[in-house]
Amino acid sequence: MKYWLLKSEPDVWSIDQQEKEGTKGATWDGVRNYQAAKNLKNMKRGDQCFFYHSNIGKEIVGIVEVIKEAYPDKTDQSGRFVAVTVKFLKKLNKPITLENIKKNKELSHLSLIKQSRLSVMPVDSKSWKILNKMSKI
DNA sequence: GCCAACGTTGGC
DNA sequence: GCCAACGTTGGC
Repeated sequence: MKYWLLKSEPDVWSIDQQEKEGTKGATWDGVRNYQAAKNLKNMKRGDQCFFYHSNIGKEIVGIVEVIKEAYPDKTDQSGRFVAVTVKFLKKLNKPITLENIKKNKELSHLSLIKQSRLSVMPVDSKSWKILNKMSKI
């Protein structure tokens, strides 16, 4: 199983909205960046993703699971981009702020920090574990 | 609200 | 195919 991080502006789509969709999940569409799209295509059913709130909050707030692998994004006229479906798994006991992620040297390689504009990115399993630990403290 | 970083577009 | 101009994202 692989791990990812999905960014969303809570104004547009938040973890609370995701939670309301429950087990049927919600479409993660609107990605218009090739690198992010490539990552979407690499997602497999059962993969887990951190849900990050950009701009407002700037913190990881929960975890969602991929329940449908990449398919054409209906909102994309050109047909070049894809969407996936993710379902709500849980909210973190304590959100992990970007500030705290930056403070941890072991996480300094994450795309979240290095490529602030990328909205869909992989998270290696070691970092996943570290972040989960941080969410419990 | 500003601006750095960076992706995209379009003229050549 | 290069690169200047422009647009967007997202942290601050």
